[in-house]
Amino acid sequence: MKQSQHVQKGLFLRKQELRKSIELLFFAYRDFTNEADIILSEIGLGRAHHRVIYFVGRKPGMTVSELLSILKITKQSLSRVLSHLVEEGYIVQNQGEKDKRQRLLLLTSKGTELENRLTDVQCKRFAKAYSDQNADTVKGFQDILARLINEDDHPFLT
Amino acid sequence: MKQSQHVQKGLFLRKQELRKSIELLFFAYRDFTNEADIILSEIGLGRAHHRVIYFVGRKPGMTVSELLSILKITKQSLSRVLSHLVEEGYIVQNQGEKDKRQRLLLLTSKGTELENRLTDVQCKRFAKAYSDQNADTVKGFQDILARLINEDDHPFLT
DNA sequence: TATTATTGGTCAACATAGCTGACATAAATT
DNA sequence: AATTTATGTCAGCTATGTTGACCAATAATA
Repeated sequence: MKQSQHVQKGLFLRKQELRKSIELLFFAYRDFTNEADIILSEIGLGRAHHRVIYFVGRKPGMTVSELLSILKITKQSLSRVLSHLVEEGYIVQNQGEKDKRQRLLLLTSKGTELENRLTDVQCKRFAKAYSDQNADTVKGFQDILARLINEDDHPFLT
Repeated sequence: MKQSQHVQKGLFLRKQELRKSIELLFFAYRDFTNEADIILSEIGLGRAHHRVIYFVGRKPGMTVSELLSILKITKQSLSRVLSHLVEEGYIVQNQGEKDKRQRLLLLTSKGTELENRLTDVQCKRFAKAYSDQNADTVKGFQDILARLINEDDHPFLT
């Protein structure tokens, strides 16, 4: 076997490995989100509502523009979802004290309850995937995920 | 500090860790898919078209029902996307030899070219995320992703 | 052979969740 | 006083998922 063929084979194997990663991420994300999607659909909500509830739950009192820059969607898209969540009593909007233009977003008890329920099923899936893995492996997993993310998005992760 | 508070704190930290994982996966998936989405939008295609092209490229000659069971969408949804790809010359459908009902799916050279381009950018992102990580860490990463996936979907991963 | 099941497709209608563009209001900043 | 910022709204478009009904060709089976 010629040297060039060795190299070729090496590249092929690597490519196979990388394609496998693409597929794993596709299936993992789909199945990961599916459980929550089912719960949401039962109460007439979708994944877009989930994202809002999740991030507001993570940082109560966050502003609309903050949420927009995390979700990276247009305000028109967010508006539809957010209005619905307010109408249905999952979220309240309080006027900002320092800057009265701001509408600070907060979960109601109904919103918190839903957020807990959804976060729980997703946490459980991760807990199951992490079980029997040592701390370094989990750390390595999170590192690699973090390195798949654009630099610009890292601020939201702390 | 009471014993119950120790436990409480332990659970809290664990929950924080799991929430971080949820967020990492959300951002990683979004940024990972975004690059390909941009290329696709320039030629009037979407993520749904990408999935079809990717999986047909992975297994040339696959049947429609096989693709349906991988993508887990309805045949009506697939039909729209697939018809478009055939019309635009990315994919051809050959009648099965053994079972003449089957339409075996194949990429044309135009389809292969696009598939390569899209897979390349995604492979590069993984290659970058994997760089400076040892083989065990990468293996651990893939293991955990695999464990996030439903058992039923594992057959497609081999 | 006659019946049933499978593979694949089509038409129609609908929902969700993204998008653009234009415009409005209140509050903060210069 | 003029401008910028934070937020919201109306209208319409697009992509991609859904359901339900129905059809044709072919394969498998009673």
